[in-house]
Amino acid sequence: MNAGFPSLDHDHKRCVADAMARADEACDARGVRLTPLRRRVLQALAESHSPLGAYEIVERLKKTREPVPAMSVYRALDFLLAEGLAHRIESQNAFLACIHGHETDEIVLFLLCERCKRVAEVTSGALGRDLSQATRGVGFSAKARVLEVSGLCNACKKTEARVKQSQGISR
Amino acid sequence: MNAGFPSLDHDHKRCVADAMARADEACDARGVRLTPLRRRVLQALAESHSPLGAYEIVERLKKTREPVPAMSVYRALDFLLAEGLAHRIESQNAFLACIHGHETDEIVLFLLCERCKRVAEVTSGALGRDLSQATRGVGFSAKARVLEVSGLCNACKKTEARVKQSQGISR
DNA sequence: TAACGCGCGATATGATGTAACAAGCGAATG
DNA sequence: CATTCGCTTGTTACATCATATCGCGCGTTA
Ligand SMILES: [Zn+2]
Ligand SMILES: [Zn+2]
Ligand SMILES: [Zn+2]
Ligand SMILES: [Zn+2]
Repeated sequence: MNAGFPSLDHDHKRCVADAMARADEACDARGVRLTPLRRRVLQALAESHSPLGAYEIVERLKKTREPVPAMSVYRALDFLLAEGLAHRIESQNAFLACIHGHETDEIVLFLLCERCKRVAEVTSGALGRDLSQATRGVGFSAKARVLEVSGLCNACKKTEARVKQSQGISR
Repeated sequence: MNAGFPSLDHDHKRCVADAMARADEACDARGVRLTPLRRRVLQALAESHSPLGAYEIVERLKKTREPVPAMSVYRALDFLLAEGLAHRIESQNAFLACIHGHETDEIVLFLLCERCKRVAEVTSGALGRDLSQATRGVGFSAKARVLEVSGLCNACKKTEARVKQSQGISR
């Protein structure tokens, strides 16, 4: 098992800069081009730490000197997904910058907090083994996996508890 | 572990009739109304054995004496999802009749064949335990789970292999 | 009967995603 | 240098998926 939610007080500027640097490197190594446009889309995602809809990205980039049409955002996203620099969160029709970079065929589980909207990417060997076993059990060859769990992160759980309690008192 | 793909030669008329009967019972038991409209939507899903988009359902019902507007199909789907009579396949923005009926909180994994479009609903205790462990490991409280794996079913895998081989011969 | 909840019709609108074709632009080729 | 080629981007239009809102009909309840 591995990874959790981004801590609430981390150095986010640094976090974004690092992610962009890793993306530059990765693209360089693979001989693909992280063009300015693609870079801006990835940066918008990285700055958010929450899944963003394609049109949310459009909105954010609209506030910069150079707006980007929706079509171009989708194309950039296609590229980022293909290169593993971003993930698609199917249950939200939204996209997320990938912070770590995963091994190929590594199985990733997304934990989606409904309250604070943060995301944890969890990788678990045991989970992967069970998945393989469950699929192979019926002779199925897996290609793509969508593993998403929504709920409440630890921090938000505590907050909700506090809110509930104070409501109880005021009643 | 449990369940697989519907066999290619099963008595589908019977399969649909049974599913509808179970749905009638379930609604009756819970005191909710499986109205004619809801029933027709469920039946359209059950007849397909593959996920259908909402507007595909609209199209199929358009061919009957009494077409159903999209809005009503969505409302029926909301009901069917709430009652656990249908599932939403997030990675396809589509819907699927539930054949078995699951225990509450049972964890269901969908295997989606990219070629024949059939779906297997797999439940696995081990998978559930690992999921719980992975989520609890970071203090996360899970509410909804989306577990979807797309790939090739056993039958389609064999077909593809045959196609590949015959291509190899003709070259 | 009157009030109410609920299912449904009807229309409009919003959100998400693609198709198709033209134009820019840099690298390779001659 | 001029040409050609492939990839990226701009532009417009369209397709698909989903929700908002208002009002009517109908059975239940007070
Ligand atoms: Zn950060
Ligand atoms: Zn949270
Ligand atoms: Zn069947
Ligand atoms: Zn198949």
